[in-house]
Amino acid sequence: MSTLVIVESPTKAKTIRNYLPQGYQVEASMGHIRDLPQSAGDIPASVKGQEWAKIGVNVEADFEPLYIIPQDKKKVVKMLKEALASADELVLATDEDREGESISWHLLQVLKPKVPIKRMVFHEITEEAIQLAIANCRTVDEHVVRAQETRRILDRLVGYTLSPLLWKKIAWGLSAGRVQSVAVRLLVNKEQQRRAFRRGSYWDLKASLSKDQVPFEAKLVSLGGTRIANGGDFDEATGQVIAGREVLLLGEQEALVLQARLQTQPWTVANLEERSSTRKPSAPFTTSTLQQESNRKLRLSARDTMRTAQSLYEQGYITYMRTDSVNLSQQAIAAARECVENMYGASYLSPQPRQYSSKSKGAQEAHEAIRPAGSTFRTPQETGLSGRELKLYELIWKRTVATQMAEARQTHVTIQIQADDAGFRATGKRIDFAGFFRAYVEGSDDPDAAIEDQEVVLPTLRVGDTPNCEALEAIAHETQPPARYTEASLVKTLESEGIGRPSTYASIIGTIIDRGYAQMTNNSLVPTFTAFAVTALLEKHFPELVDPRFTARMEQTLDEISTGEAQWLPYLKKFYSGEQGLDTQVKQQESLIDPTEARTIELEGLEAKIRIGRYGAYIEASNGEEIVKASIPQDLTPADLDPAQVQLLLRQKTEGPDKVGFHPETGEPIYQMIGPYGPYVQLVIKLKKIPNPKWHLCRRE
DNA sequence: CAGTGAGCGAGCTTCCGCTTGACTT
Repeated sequence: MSTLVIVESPTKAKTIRNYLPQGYQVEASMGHIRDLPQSAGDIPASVKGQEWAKIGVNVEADFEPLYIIPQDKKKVVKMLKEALASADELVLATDEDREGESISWHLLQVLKPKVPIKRMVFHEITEEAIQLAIANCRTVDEHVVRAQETRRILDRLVGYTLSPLLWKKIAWGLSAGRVQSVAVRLLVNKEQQRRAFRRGSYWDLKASLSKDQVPFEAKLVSLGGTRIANGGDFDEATGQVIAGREVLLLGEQEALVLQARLQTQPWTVANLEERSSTRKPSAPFTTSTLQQESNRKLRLSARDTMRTAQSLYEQGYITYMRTDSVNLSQQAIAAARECVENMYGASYLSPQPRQYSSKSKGAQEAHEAIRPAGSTFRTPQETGLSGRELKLYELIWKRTVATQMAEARQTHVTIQIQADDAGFRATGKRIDFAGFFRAYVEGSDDPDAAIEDQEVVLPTLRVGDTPNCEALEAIAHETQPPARYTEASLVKTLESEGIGRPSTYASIIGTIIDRGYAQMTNNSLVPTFTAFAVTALLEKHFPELVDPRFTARMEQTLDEISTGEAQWLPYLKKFYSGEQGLDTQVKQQESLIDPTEARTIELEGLEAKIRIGRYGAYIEASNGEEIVKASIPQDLTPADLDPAQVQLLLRQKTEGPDKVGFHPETGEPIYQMIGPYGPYVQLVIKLKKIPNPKWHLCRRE
């Protein structure tokens, strides 16, 4: 009697093998074993000529999908067939989520087993959980399989009808999709906000005070009872104070006059306020939060984070790294609590074991949260790891241990200080009990917010006290445009909208960079001219598809299909073939969209037109009577293109190069040029005995 | 590499989500 058990991951297979009796053979499918054909080369000759074959879904025959076994999966399928040949029973133990259910179904379709079949599910890899799961098998859930198939087909329909439209209207090789196009749109919209942003400036005063030799700082907040304007009072679109705000805007002059006047005044404590609060530790890591923290704290990209986590997983240091669940097993909670007690003492334990519940949209929770593996956690020092692996393990270990630690208790102190008619405020923070702060403080994209976690000590003060003023400075401030997305903040936004899955967050960023939709500059994602053109087309002609809520609505229908409340075929028919369906839309828009217009980008604050050409973006401007075209260097993005930059590029095109200096020895002029690959310097050397001067090129970084 | 941006038309590009190695740089 022998049983073949199929799981998705080989590492999982190795572990489970130890928990099953003799006669059980455990093998891995390595994810999906069948898929729609990806490119023309994958389409079988039998259907190659058909119109629908290009998208791999027969849209005229009830959306019948054309499944093939990809080249890199043929070995796996062969191995599984051989293993099945000598088995008397097949157990499908793929993950318990939509994709996992589908993998089981595809395995049945491909392997065509003649032996009894069982579907086994588990969420923890412990001997107990595995034994329990094998004793409580079910069958493959066809409804869930249909939900996955619907998702797969819908994504194919969107991607493989919109992308060709972009090739025709904008540029070769572009792509659109339910997930990537929303991500690109987020980047573009943020950049548009930044372009439309108008800086506001204001001044205030900072007092350096002291009491009993303890220094502290206070900021001017009011004058004669009127609040002083700060950054939040400005309208981002105008750079002016929002109309109707009863605030006093200080300019440089007013600030300096006030500074001089207050310098000689006595300073008196007018009011004291204390407010205490508690903070709970963050939930244990999911893929998304791990990528965010690793990007913020370790400066690792999503891809590097996943590569490192995969290695830790394969070596048995952590649990599975692609998960949307914040659930910790009983075993994990016990291990974390033991760590807390050993390292920080019992007073740092949370009174009750703390369990988190998922709040992200569409979480499928087939796995545990990401945590140190095993029933006792190895401390980072005990692992013998080094480099990135050590740092990432340490991050995971600390975050997990912190979940079972006591809340932190802190007191915020606010002190009002009066100097003549000017009101100042000093704020302090006292940590009364560090609790989980001892192990872990969550990082932030905003450096100011990170500072907020520090303790700020104020001297002991009472109302009526008169601290000394050591210095009084007038300080200029400027409002800041909204920050660009980083990998961390993009992943966070996508996850909160339910867009993308743990296995895809890292590759979404890879895709939009590969397609030339964004560049990574100083850890920020900066959208390109192409991204602007593509987003403008999609927003104008396919607004529902680039609505961030599209995925959430789709997910709701998929959930209904999973439970049998909704039918998959009518949903797809309405989406694709209906009167307002995608197919009709694309065909209609195709005749309406003018390619030249689609390749032209409107940028806030720019008169010149930007066009996407075959070799990159270029400026097209009318200079009197003739039309001037000037290439935009590849590393320049819409973010860099202000009117001055446009003028520079156009002038260099029409008037020739700028002279930047002379060669120190020969005295020859050196020119600053801007080519499609960026700025470079050109030096003219006239050689004797050669009638025509030669152009010598030198590259400069 | 230091220019280009039209139009002709062959065949091609492309999606999202599940999982590792086998490749090259």
